[in-house]
Amino acid sequence: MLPIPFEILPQSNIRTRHYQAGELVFRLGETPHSMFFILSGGVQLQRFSKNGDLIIVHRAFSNEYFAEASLFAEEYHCDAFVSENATIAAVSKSAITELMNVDQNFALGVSAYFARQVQDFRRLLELRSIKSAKDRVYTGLQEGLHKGNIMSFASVLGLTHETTYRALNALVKQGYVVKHGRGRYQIGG
Amino acid sequence: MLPIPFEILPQSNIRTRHYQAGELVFRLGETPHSMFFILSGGVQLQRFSKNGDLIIVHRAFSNEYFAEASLFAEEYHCDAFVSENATIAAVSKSAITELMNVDQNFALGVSAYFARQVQDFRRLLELRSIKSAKDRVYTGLQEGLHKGNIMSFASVLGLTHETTYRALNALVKQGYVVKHGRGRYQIGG
DNA sequence: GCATGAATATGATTTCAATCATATATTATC
DNA sequence: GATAATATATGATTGAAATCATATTCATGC
Repeated sequence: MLPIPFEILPQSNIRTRHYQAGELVFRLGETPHSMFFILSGGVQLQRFSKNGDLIIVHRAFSNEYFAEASLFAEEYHCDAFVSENATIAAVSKSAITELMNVDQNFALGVSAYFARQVQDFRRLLELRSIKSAKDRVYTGLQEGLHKGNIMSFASVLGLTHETTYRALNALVKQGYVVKHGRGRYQIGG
Repeated sequence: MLPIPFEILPQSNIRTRHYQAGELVFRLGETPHSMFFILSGGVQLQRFSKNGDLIIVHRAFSNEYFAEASLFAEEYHCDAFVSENATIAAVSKSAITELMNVDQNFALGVSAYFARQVQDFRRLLELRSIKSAKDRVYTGLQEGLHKGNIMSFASVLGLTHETTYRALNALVKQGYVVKHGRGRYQIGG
Protein backbone atom coordinates (compact mmCIF):
# COMPACT_ATOMS: atom_id res chain seq x y z
CA MET A 1 0.00 0.00 0.00
CA LEU A 2 2.66 2.55 0.97
CA PRO A 3 5.72 3.00 -1.25
CA ILE A 4 8.99 1.39 -0.21
CA PRO A 5 10.61 1.34 2.27
CA PHE A 6 7.49 1.95 4.37
CA GLU A 7 5.50 -0.89 2.84
CA ILE A 8 6.84 -3.34 5.43
CA LEU A 9 5.26 -1.50 8.36
CA PRO A 10 2.43 -3.51 9.96
CA GLN A 11 -0.99 -2.25 9.01
CA SER A 12 -1.71 -1.54 12.67
CA ASN A 13 0.62 1.46 12.48
CA ILE A 14 -1.32 3.09 9.68
CA ARG A 15 -4.59 4.87 10.22
CA THR A 16 -6.54 6.07 7.20
CA ARG A 17 -9.07 8.88 7.40
CA HIS A 18 -11.17 11.08 5.15
CA TYR A 19 -10.87 14.83 5.39
CA GLN A 20 -13.12 17.54 4.06
CA ALA A 21 -11.58 20.49 2.28
CA GLY A 22 -10.85 23.16 4.87
CA GLU A 23 -9.99 20.78 7.68
CA LEU A 24 -6.56 20.75 9.30
CA VAL A 25 -4.63 17.51 9.51
CA PHE A 26 -2.38 19.08 12.12
CA ARG A 27 -1.62 22.49 13.50
CA LEU A 28 1.55 24.46 14.05
CA GLY A 29 3.02 23.77 17.46
CA GLU A 30 1.47 20.33 17.90
CA THR A 31 3.70 17.35 18.65
CA PRO A 32 4.20 15.12 15.61
CA HIS A 33 3.06 11.54 16.05
CA SER A 34 2.75 10.68 12.38
CA MET A 35 3.99 11.14 8.89
CA PHE A 36 1.27 11.29 6.21
CA PHE A 37 0.62 9.76 2.85
CA ILE A 38 -2.09 11.15 0.56
CA LEU A 39 -4.22 8.45 -1.06
CA SER A 40 -6.38 11.04 -2.81
CA GLY A 41 -7.03 14.76 -2.61
CA GLY A 42 -4.70 17.61 -1.74
CA VAL A 43 -3.08 19.26 1.26
CA GLN A 44 -1.12 22.44 1.64
CA LEU A 45 1.38 23.07 4.38
CA GLN A 46 1.07 26.69 5.37
CA ARG A 47 1.78 29.19 8.06
CA PHE A 48 1.17 32.83 8.66
CA SER A 49 3.91 35.41 8.70
CA LYS A 50 4.34 37.99 11.46
CA ASN A 51 2.38 40.35 9.25
CA GLY A 52 -0.49 37.90 8.92
CA ASP A 53 0.25 36.95 5.32
CA LEU A 54 -0.36 33.36 4.33
CA ILE A 55 2.82 31.53 3.32
CA ILE A 56 2.33 28.24 1.49
CA VAL A 57 5.31 26.07 2.29
CA HIS A 58 4.33 23.06 0.23
CA ARG A 59 1.41 21.60 -1.70
CA ALA A 60 1.05 17.84 -1.77
CA PHE A 61 -1.30 15.63 -3.75
CA SER A 62 -2.18 12.00 -4.41
CA ASN A 63 0.56 9.45 -3.81
CA GLU A 64 2.80 11.90 -2.02
CA TYR A 65 4.04 11.98 1.54
CA PHE A 66 4.04 15.13 3.57
CA ALA A 67 5.46 16.10 6.94
CA GLU A 68 8.22 13.51 6.66
CA ALA A 69 10.68 15.90 8.25
CA SER A 70 8.52 16.13 11.35
CA LEU A 71 9.50 12.51 12.00
CA PHE A 72 12.60 14.05 13.45
CA ALA A 73 11.17 17.28 14.80
CA GLU A 74 9.77 18.17 18.22
CA GLU A 75 6.81 20.06 16.85
CA TYR A 76 5.06 20.94 13.59
CA HIS A 77 6.08 24.34 12.33
CA CYS A 78 3.14 24.79 9.98
CA ASP A 79 -0.52 23.90 9.53
CA ALA A 80 -1.62 21.11 7.19
CA PHE A 81 -4.67 22.51 5.44
CA VAL A 82 -6.79 20.18 3.31
CA SER A 83 -7.23 21.96 -0.01
CA GLU A 84 -9.29 19.22 -1.69
CA ASN A 85 -11.35 16.50 -0.01
CA ALA A 86 -8.77 13.89 0.81
CA THR A 87 -8.11 10.40 2.06
CA ILE A 88 -4.93 10.37 4.07
CA ALA A 89 -2.94 7.61 5.74
CA ALA A 90 -1.22 8.54 9.00
CA VAL A 91 1.91 6.47 9.56
CA SER A 92 3.00 6.19 13.16
CA LYS A 93 6.21 8.08 13.85
CA SER A 94 7.25 5.89 16.78
CA ALA A 95 6.67 2.75 14.70
CA ILE A 96 9.07 4.09 12.09
CA THR A 97 11.81 5.18 14.48
CA GLU A 98 11.51 1.97 16.48
CA LEU A 99 11.76 -0.16 13.40
CA MET A 100 14.75 1.88 12.30
CA ASN A 101 16.44 1.01 15.58
CA VAL A 102 15.78 -2.69 15.17
CA ASP A 103 16.10 -3.18 11.45
CA GLN A 104 19.24 -1.61 9.99
CA ASN A 105 18.10 -2.40 6.53
CA PHE A 106 14.94 -0.42 7.06
CA ALA A 107 17.00 2.46 8.49
CA LEU A 108 19.15 2.45 5.38
CA GLY A 109 15.98 2.30 3.28
CA VAL A 110 14.52 5.36 4.96
CA SER A 111 17.73 7.31 4.44
CA ALA A 112 17.87 6.16 0.84
CA TYR A 113 14.28 7.22 0.32
CA PHE A 114 14.98 10.74 1.52
CA ALA A 115 18.32 10.94 -0.26
CA ARG A 116 16.62 9.97 -3.48
CA GLN A 117 14.06 12.71 -2.98
CA VAL A 118 16.81 15.24 -2.43
CA GLN A 119 18.31 14.16 -5.71
CA ASP A 120 14.97 14.52 -7.50
CA PHE A 121 14.37 17.98 -6.10
CA ARG A 122 17.79 19.16 -7.13
CA ARG A 123 17.18 17.92 -10.62
CA LEU A 124 13.85 19.69 -10.69
CA LEU A 125 15.36 22.95 -9.46
CA GLU A 126 18.06 22.72 -12.07
CA LEU A 127 15.39 22.12 -14.71
CA ARG A 128 13.45 25.14 -13.53
CA SER A 129 16.57 27.25 -13.86
CA ILE A 130 16.35 26.81 -17.63
CA LYS A 131 14.87 30.05 -18.84
CA SER A 132 13.65 29.17 -22.31
CA ALA A 133 10.35 27.31 -22.32
CA LYS A 134 11.38 25.31 -25.37
CA ASP A 135 14.65 24.18 -23.79
CA ARG A 136 12.91 23.40 -20.53
CA VAL A 137 10.23 21.31 -22.19
CA TYR A 138 12.86 19.51 -24.24
CA THR A 139 15.01 18.76 -21.21
CA GLY A 140 11.92 17.71 -19.27
CA LEU A 141 11.15 15.20 -22.01
CA GLN A 142 14.73 13.95 -21.93
CA GLU A 143 14.51 13.48 -18.19
CA GLY A 144 11.39 11.41 -18.60
CA LEU A 145 9.10 13.80 -16.73
CA HIS A 146 6.28 13.56 -19.28
CA LYS A 147 4.49 10.64 -17.65
CA GLY A 148 0.82 11.57 -17.41
CA ASN A 149 -0.87 14.27 -19.42
CA ILE A 150 0.48 17.56 -20.70
CA MET A 151 -1.25 19.55 -17.97
CA SER A 152 0.66 17.80 -15.21
CA PHE A 153 3.85 17.82 -17.26
CA ALA A 154 3.45 21.58 -17.54
CA SER A 155 3.02 21.95 -13.81
CA VAL A 156 6.13 19.88 -13.12
CA LEU A 157 8.03 22.12 -15.51
CA GLY A 158 6.66 25.23 -13.85
CA LEU A 159 5.13 26.49 -17.09
CA THR A 160 1.57 27.20 -18.14
CA HIS A 161 -0.01 24.51 -20.26
CA GLU A 162 -0.42 26.92 -23.17
CA THR A 163 3.29 27.65 -23.19
CA THR A 164 4.03 23.94 -22.94
CA TYR A 165 1.77 23.09 -25.90
CA ARG A 166 3.40 25.82 -27.95
CA ALA A 167 6.90 24.69 -27.02
CA LEU A 168 6.05 21.10 -27.93
CA ASN A 169 4.64 22.26 -31.23
CA ALA A 170 7.80 24.25 -31.97
CA LEU A 171 10.01 21.28 -31.06
CA VAL A 172 8.01 19.05 -33.39
CA LYS A 173 8.29 21.59 -36.21
CA GLN A 174 12.04 21.78 -35.69
CA GLY A 175 12.30 18.01 -35.71
CA TYR A 176 13.55 17.56 -32.14
CA VAL A 177 10.38 15.84 -31.01
CA VAL A 178 7.92 13.53 -32.72
CA LYS A 179 4.19 13.66 -32.13
CA HIS A 180 2.55 10.26 -32.11
CA GLY A 181 -0.91 11.56 -31.55
CA ARG A 182 -2.96 13.99 -29.57
CA GLY A 183 -0.97 14.73 -26.44
CA ARG A 184 1.61 12.08 -27.27
CA TYR A 185 5.09 13.48 -27.73
CA GLN A 186 8.47 11.81 -27.69
CA ILE A 187 12.11 12.78 -28.01
CA GLY A 188 13.67 12.07 -31.35
CA GLY A 189 13.67 13.31 -34.87
CA MET B 1 34.66 19.86 10.13
CA LEU B 2 31.69 18.26 8.37
CA PRO B 3 28.14 19.36 9.27
CA ILE B 4 26.08 17.13 11.58
CA PRO B 5 25.41 14.27 11.67
CA PHE B 6 28.58 13.41 9.77
CA GLU B 7 30.90 15.30 12.11
CA ILE B 8 31.31 12.25 14.33
CA LEU B 9 32.96 10.16 11.60
CA PRO B 10 36.64 9.47 12.35
CA GLN B 11 38.99 11.62 10.32
CA SER B 12 40.45 8.47 8.76
CA ASN B 13 37.28 8.09 6.70
CA ILE B 14 37.64 11.49 5.10
CA ARG B 15 40.09 12.21 2.33
CA THR B 16 40.54 15.78 1.15
CA ARG B 17 41.88 16.64 -2.27
CA HIS B 18 42.34 19.62 -4.57
CA TYR B 19 40.84 19.56 -8.04
CA GLN B 20 41.53 21.75 -11.04
CA ALA B 21 38.60 23.11 -13.00
CA GLY B 22 37.80 20.62 -15.73
CA GLU B 23 38.69 17.51 -13.75
CA LEU B 24 36.11 14.87 -12.99
CA VAL B 25 35.58 13.78 -9.40
CA PHE B 26 33.78 10.68 -10.65
CA ARG B 27 32.36 9.34 -13.88
CA LEU B 28 29.00 7.94 -14.86
CA GLY B 29 28.93 4.18 -14.36
CA GLU B 30 31.63 4.05 -11.69
CA THR B 31 30.90 2.39 -8.37
CA PRO B 32 30.34 4.92 -5.57
CA HIS B 33 32.71 4.64 -2.64
CA SER B 34 32.19 8.13 -1.27
CA MET B 35 29.91 11.02 -0.72
CA PHE B 36 31.48 14.45 -1.21
CA PHE B 37 31.59 17.72 0.64
CA ILE B 38 32.87 20.87 -1.07
CA LEU B 39 35.21 22.91 1.09
CA SER B 40 35.74 25.46 -1.67
CA GLY B 41 35.09 25.76 -5.38
CA GLY B 42 32.29 24.35 -7.50
CA VAL B 43 31.17 21.12 -9.10
CA GLN B 44 28.44 20.33 -11.55
CA LEU B 45 26.79 16.97 -11.88
CA GLN B 46 26.10 16.39 -15.52
CA ARG B 47 25.35 13.80 -18.11
CA PHE B 48 24.80 13.70 -21.82
CA SER B 49 21.45 12.92 -23.38
CA LYS B 50 20.97 10.36 -26.15
CA ASN B 51 21.21 13.25 -28.57
CA GLY B 52 24.53 14.35 -27.11
CA ASP B 53 23.16 17.41 -25.34
CA LEU B 54 24.71 18.30 -22.01
CA ILE B 55 22.24 18.06 -19.15
CA ILE B 56 23.29 19.69 -15.91
CA VAL B 57 21.62 17.80 -13.11
CA HIS B 58 22.95 19.85 -10.23
CA ARG B 59 25.47 22.54 -9.40
CA ALA B 60 27.08 22.47 -5.97
CA PHE B 61 29.36 24.97 -4.27
CA SER B 62 31.19 25.64 -0.99
CA ASN B 63 29.80 23.97 2.11
CA GLU B 64 27.51 21.70 0.17
CA TYR B 65 27.41 17.95 -0.16
CA PHE B 66 26.93 16.27 -3.47
CA ALA B 67 26.30 12.69 -4.54
CA GLU B 68 24.67 11.84 -1.23
CA ALA B 69 22.12 9.70 -3.01
CA SER B 70 24.85 7.53 -4.44
CA LEU B 71 25.44 6.34 -0.89
CA PHE B 72 22.57 4.03 -1.65
CA ALA B 73 23.12 3.47 -5.35
CA GLU B 74 25.08 0.81 -7.21
CA GLU B 75 26.65 3.23 -9.63
CA TYR B 76 26.95 6.91 -10.41
CA HIS B 77 24.50 8.00 -13.05
CA CYS B 78 26.27 11.24 -13.94
CA ASP B 79 29.70 12.82 -14.14
CA ALA B 80 30.96 15.19 -11.44
CA PHE B 81 32.67 17.98 -13.36
CA VAL B 82 34.76 20.52 -11.45
CA SER B 83 33.56 23.93 -12.65
CA GLU B 84 35.85 25.99 -10.42
CA ASN B 85 39.11 24.90 -8.80
CA ALA B 86 37.95 23.08 -5.71
CA THR B 87 38.92 21.45 -2.46
CA ILE B 88 36.71 18.48 -1.83
CA ALA B 89 36.36 16.05 1.06
CA ALA B 90 35.47 12.49 0.13
CA VAL B 91 33.57 10.76 2.92
CA SER B 92 33.75 6.98 2.85
CA LYS B 93 30.45 5.39 1.92
CA SER B 94 31.14 2.15 3.77
CA ALA B 95 32.13 4.05 6.91
CA ILE B 96 28.75 5.78 6.85
CA THR B 97 26.65 2.70 6.23
CA GLU B 98 28.62 0.66 8.77
CA LEU B 99 28.21 3.33 11.41
CA MET B 100 24.50 3.48 10.59
CA ASN B 101 24.28 -0.23 11.31
CA VAL B 102 26.03 0.12 14.66
CA ASP B 103 24.79 3.46 15.89
CA GLN B 104 21.02 3.87 15.63
CA ASN B 105 21.28 7.47 16.65
CA PHE B 106 23.58 8.17 13.74
CA ALA B 107 21.18 6.33 11.43
CA LEU B 108 18.33 8.51 12.64
CA GLY B 109 20.57 11.55 12.23
CA VAL B 110 21.34 10.69 8.62
CA SER B 111 17.65 10.23 7.86
CA ALA B 112 16.84 13.47 9.63
CA TYR B 113 19.52 15.26 7.66
CA PHE B 114 18.04 14.16 4.34
CA ALA B 115 14.46 14.69 5.48
CA ARG B 116 15.35 18.23 6.46
CA GLN B 117 16.84 18.82 3.06
CA VAL B 118 13.69 17.55 1.39
CA GLN B 119 11.74 20.06 3.43
CA ASP B 120 14.06 22.90 2.45
CA PHE B 121 13.86 22.05 -1.23
CA ARG B 122 10.10 21.92 -1.15
CA ARG B 123 9.99 25.30 0.43
CA LEU B 124 12.35 26.64 -2.17
CA LEU B 125 10.29 25.19 -5.02
CA GLU B 126 7.15 26.70 -3.57
CA LEU B 127 8.92 30.04 -3.31
CA ARG B 128 10.11 29.81 -6.89
CA SER B 129 6.55 29.13 -8.00
CA ILE B 130 5.64 32.70 -7.03
CA LYS B 131 5.55 34.55 -10.32
CA SER B 132 5.76 38.16 -9.26
CA ALA B 133 9.30 39.24 -8.39
CA LYS B 134 8.03 41.59 -5.71
CA ASP B 135 5.98 38.89 -4.00
CA ARG B 136 8.83 36.43 -4.28
CA VAL B 137 11.34 38.81 -2.76
CA TYR B 138 8.91 39.69 0.01
CA THR B 139 8.21 36.04 0.82
CA GLY B 140 11.92 35.28 0.65
CA LEU B 141 12.53 37.98 3.26
CA GLN B 142 9.75 36.54 5.42
CA GLU B 143 11.31 33.12 5.19
CA GLY B 144 14.62 34.51 6.37
CA LEU B 145 16.49 33.72 3.16
CA HIS B 146 18.26 37.09 3.02
CA LYS B 147 21.29 36.07 5.02
CA GLY B 148 24.35 37.24 3.10
CA ASN B 149 24.34 39.85 0.41
CA ILE B 150 21.69 40.74 -2.14
CA MET B 151 23.49 38.92 -4.95
CA SER B 152 23.26 35.56 -3.19
CA PHE B 153 19.73 36.32 -2.00
CA ALA B 154 18.79 36.94 -5.63
CA SER B 155 20.29 33.64 -6.71
CA VAL B 156 18.38 31.76 -4.00
CA LEU B 157 15.20 33.45 -5.20
CA GLY B 158 16.00 32.54 -8.80
CA LEU B 159 15.90 36.18 -9.91
CA THR B 160 18.51 38.47 -11.40
CA HIS B 161 20.10 40.87 -8.95
CA GLU B 162 18.74 43.83 -10.87
CA THR B 163 15.18 42.59 -10.51
CA THR B 164 15.80 41.87 -6.84
CA TYR B 165 17.12 45.39 -6.19
CA ARG B 166 14.13 46.88 -7.97
CA ALA B 167 11.66 44.70 -6.08
CA LEU B 168 13.27 45.65 -2.78
CA ASN B 169 13.09 49.31 -3.74
CA ALA B 170 9.40 48.98 -4.62
CA LEU B 171 8.66 47.16 -1.36
CA VAL B 172 10.40 49.92 0.59
CA LYS B 173 8.42 52.60 -1.25
CA GLN B 174 5.18 50.76 -0.49
CA GLY B 175 6.13 50.48 3.14
CA TYR B 176 6.35 46.70 3.33
CA VAL B 177 10.07 46.68 3.89
CA VAL B 178 12.45 49.02 5.67
CA LYS B 179 15.92 49.85 4.42
CA HIS B 180 18.48 50.22 7.19
CA GLY B 181 21.32 51.02 4.91
CA ARG B 182 23.00 50.05 1.69
CA GLY B 183 22.03 46.44 1.06
CA ARG B 184 20.31 46.14 4.43
CA TYR B 185 16.61 45.39 4.14
CA GLN B 186 14.15 44.06 6.66
CA ILE B 187 10.48 43.11 6.78
CA GLY B 188 8.23 45.64 8.44
CA GLY B 189 6.67 48.99 7.80
C1' DG C 1 -26.48 9.05 -28.04
C1' DC C 2 -26.36 13.43 -25.75
C1' DA C 3 -24.65 16.66 -22.41
C1' DT C 4 -21.07 18.16 -19.48
C1' DG C 5 -16.54 18.77 -18.43
C1' DA C 6 -11.63 18.31 -19.15
C1' DA C 7 -7.52 18.14 -22.07
C1' DT C 8 -5.48 19.56 -26.23
C1' DA C 9 -4.49 23.17 -29.26
C1' DT C 10 -3.75 27.79 -31.17
C1' DG C 11 -4.52 32.99 -31.73
C1' DA C 12 -4.04 37.91 -29.93
C1' DT C 13 -2.40 40.85 -26.49
C1' DT C 14 -0.08 42.29 -22.39
C1' DT C 15 3.04 42.31 -18.84
C1' DC C 16 7.02 42.06 -16.49
C1' DA C 17 11.50 40.01 -15.74
C1' DA C 18 15.73 39.72 -18.37
C1' DT C 19 19.10 42.10 -20.60
C1' DC C 20 22.31 45.70 -21.57
C1' DA C 21 24.16 49.90 -19.87
C1' DT C 22 25.97 53.03 -16.58
C1' DA C 23 27.02 55.18 -12.05
C1' DT C 24 28.41 54.98 -7.38
C1' DA C 25 29.72 52.95 -3.03
C1' DT C 26 32.36 49.55 -0.73
C1' DT C 27 35.83 46.13 -0.05
C1' DA C 28 40.13 43.94 -1.15
C1' DT C 29 44.83 44.12 -2.79
C1' DC C 30 49.25 45.71 -3.78
C1' DG D 1 46.72 55.53 -0.43
C1' DA D 2 45.96 54.15 -5.19
C1' DT D 3 43.94 50.50 -8.06
C1' DA D 4 41.13 46.85 -9.02
C1' DA D 5 37.24 44.16 -8.22
C1' DT D 6 32.74 43.56 -6.44
C1' DA D 7 28.17 44.91 -4.69
C1' DT D 8 24.59 48.13 -4.83
C1' DA D 9 21.58 50.77 -7.49
C1' DT D 10 18.81 52.53 -11.34
C1' DG D 11 17.57 53.60 -16.38
C1' DA D 12 16.07 52.01 -21.14
C1' DT D 13 14.72 48.39 -24.07
C1' DT D 14 13.37 43.87 -25.45
C1' DG D 15 11.57 39.47 -25.65
C1' DA D 16 9.25 35.70 -24.29
C1' DA D 17 5.98 33.70 -21.15
C1' DA D 18 1.59 34.73 -19.05
C1' DT D 19 -2.93 35.87 -19.80
C1' DC D 20 -7.32 35.91 -21.99
C1' DA D 21 -10.03 33.96 -25.60
C1' DT D 22 -11.84 30.42 -28.51
C1' DA D 23 -12.20 25.96 -30.95
C1' DT D 24 -11.83 21.10 -31.11
C1' DT D 25 -11.23 16.53 -29.48
C1' DC D 26 -11.86 13.20 -26.04
C1' DA D 27 -13.73 11.13 -21.79
C1' DT D 28 -17.57 10.50 -18.48
C1' DG D 29 -22.07 10.15 -16.77
C1' DC D 30 -26.91 10.14 -17.46
